[in-house]
Amino acid sequence: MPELPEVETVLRGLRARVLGRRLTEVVVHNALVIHGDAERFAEGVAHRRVEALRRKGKALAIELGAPDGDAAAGRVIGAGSRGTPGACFLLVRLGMTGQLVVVPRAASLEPHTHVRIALEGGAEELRYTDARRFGRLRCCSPAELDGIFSRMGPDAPEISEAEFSRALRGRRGAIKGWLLNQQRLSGLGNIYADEALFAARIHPLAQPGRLRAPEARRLHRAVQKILKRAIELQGTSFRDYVDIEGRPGNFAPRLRVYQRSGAPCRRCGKTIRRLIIAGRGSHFCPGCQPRPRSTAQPTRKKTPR
DNA sequence: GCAAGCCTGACC
DNA sequence: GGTCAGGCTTGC
Repeated sequence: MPELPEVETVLRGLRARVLGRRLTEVVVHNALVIHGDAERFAEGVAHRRVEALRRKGKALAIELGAPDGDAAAGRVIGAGSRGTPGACFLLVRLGMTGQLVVVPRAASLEPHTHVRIALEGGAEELRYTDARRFGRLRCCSPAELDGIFSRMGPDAPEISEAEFSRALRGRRGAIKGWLLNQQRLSGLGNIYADEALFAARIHPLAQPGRLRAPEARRLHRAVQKILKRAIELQGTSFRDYVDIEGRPGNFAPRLRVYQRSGAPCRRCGKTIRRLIIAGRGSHFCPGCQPRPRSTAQPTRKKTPR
């Protein structure tokens, strides 16, 4: 599952392989993975050079320069309501099973290949594949990108301890849900949320607003440490994730609780348990992460109408 | 049946 | 406004 470390790994791969190159032909095989109109997307992205790469949380933005003169003239840019041909961004959200890979254009098409973008030089292309099609590609203006990024919470590796503690204040519900909420903190998904809570020895049902200062500090440190280590190891490949060269990540052997329910805790030997919190399987060690006196309220039952 | 990111909408 | 369930989706 691509979370922040996996997206950062993809970004670094793109920086090495795609930065500075022009995108030429764009082919959308499945419009479902395109946010908005697929034709506009293809026209908007084609014939532009990759100028920079940015990331916030799990969102990856490929900055594209103004389109080439010839191509722009041929495509009636600026006609009608179309925006002026300035810089734009190719925004990528990988969802659960989205992958960006750079391969020779002649390489056989893997199943679920939804978008192909040829790279200048003719020999290679960037491909977007996504079995579950939860991911989305989008062409957006700088203003739109600013809007999208500003609605997301601070990037998890960047947030200071003070800011982190302040953000927890007054929050109800379960800390697990809080960690997964991208409007509060961006970058954590189910894997690293569970791992960070284990490392900080905090029960996933603990209430954010009731964490004591040392607990908040431990959690902040755990989040930073785990993300940093996972980036160094190029992410976790639980099932699908690969980087742009098709290589899996190396963090999986370091997982302490995620998908280990029923197995003994590597720290204390107690059996790892699993609960559903915020709709997600949540793995924790009852020995290392004792249930606090006051936890989040159990989910209220929906009353039938 | 379960996995999970993200969006929408319901509920308080 | 905050919080959370539901739905999307395919492979194991």
